[in-house]
Amino acid sequence: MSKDRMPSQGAKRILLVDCDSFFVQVAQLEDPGGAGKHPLLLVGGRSGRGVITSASYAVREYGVRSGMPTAQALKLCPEAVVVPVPRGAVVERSRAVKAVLKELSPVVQAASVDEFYLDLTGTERMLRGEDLAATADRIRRVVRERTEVAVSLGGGTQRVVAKVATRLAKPNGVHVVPPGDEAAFMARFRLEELPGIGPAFLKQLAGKGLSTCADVARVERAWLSRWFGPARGAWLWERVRGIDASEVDARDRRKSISSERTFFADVDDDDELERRLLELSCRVGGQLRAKDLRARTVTVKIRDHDFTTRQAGSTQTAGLETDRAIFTVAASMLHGLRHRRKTPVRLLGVGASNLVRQAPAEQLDFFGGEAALESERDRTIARAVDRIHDRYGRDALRPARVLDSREETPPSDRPRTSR
DNA sequence: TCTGGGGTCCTAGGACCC
DNA sequence: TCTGGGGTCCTAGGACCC
Repeated sequence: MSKDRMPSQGAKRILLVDCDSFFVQVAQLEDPGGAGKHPLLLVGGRSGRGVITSASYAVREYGVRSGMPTAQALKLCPEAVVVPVPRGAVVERSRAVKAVLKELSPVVQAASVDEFYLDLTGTERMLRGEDLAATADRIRRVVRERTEVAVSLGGGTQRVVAKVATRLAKPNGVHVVPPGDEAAFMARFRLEELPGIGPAFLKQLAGKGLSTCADVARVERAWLSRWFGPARGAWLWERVRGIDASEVDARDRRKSISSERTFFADVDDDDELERRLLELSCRVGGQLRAKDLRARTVTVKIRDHDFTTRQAGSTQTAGLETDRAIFTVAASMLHGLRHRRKTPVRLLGVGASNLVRQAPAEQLDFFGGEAALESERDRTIARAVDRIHDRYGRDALRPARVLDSREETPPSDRPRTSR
């Protein structure tokens, strides 16, 4: 018996719902008289250093891709119009799409703001034998009617198959791979079309003379393991055959929250960096509190002017949620990074991970460990400030701490936290 | 034409504990 | 005094995705 064929008996029924050029669509839906009138539309690319977040299908004809610097995109398609990312509207529309999908499928997992996996396994009887392609097309129509958002659906017995099938469905269409056809279906794709294969792995594969899924399918598993390592080799062997054991998991568990900014011009001044760090810490803290989470680990990311990216993090015994505590840890990380290399900074970021729901280990403070970075009083104040921001806007109350301390202490006298 | 911002997952070395 | 192996956590970096 061959492992290449999956038994169709009891096979899963998975769909991937993918919103067509989502940011472009939302921009056009939100501004029908403006962005909506431009078929050659680009979204993103604020400031002189931006990249394209999303390009309309018409602009893609010119070779424009998302992630491309805006300047390059405009060179390829000078008539294109660039509009900013409609952040809030994107989140709203995404929620609306998800809400509709939840009515149509027992299991819905948001893979990103514009991608949702559905697991319809076990719905055959309820849907009276409607085949998966028909279900997919019905979902496409209902989502369009209820949210105005055009989506494409790929389907199959495995997540990776549904994902790759979506390519053939776009735009505004459906492509479902029948059970048993997975390996044959995958064989027609180039390796760069497989999710999980990026530029680095692609180069390695090319080094072995492999450029398509069919190429890889002809190589024995043992050789793939030898060339690319046991984990990567096994992964590749399975994927080119359309085998993917990962489940569609509806539980939404956020693992990290972060905020980063690329400066309009590089920043080399430590006080300026610290001020920007405080702003970022506040954004992260606000999101943590809004979700009732605390972060045990705070990370600072720096991208130097030459694009060297460095990171430093620190883990506490207790989770943090106040801007002040997050900033305190972040500032110490920033000083360490700047101490190691002091050169103009292009990007600064603050990350929170190791997220916990409730406060554990508060009592550890009694054992004479380090002084607590945040007290219950700090948290109460932070939440009160959040309420003021909610009611009167962000500008009603802003931190003055960095400016104050800068006036008190000249930069050269400032104590440095070393590593 | 220089390269956004939000994430996830993997690897590898070292510390520490049993 | 020297010698194990396994498990877990932390840290830094990198690949990748939308």
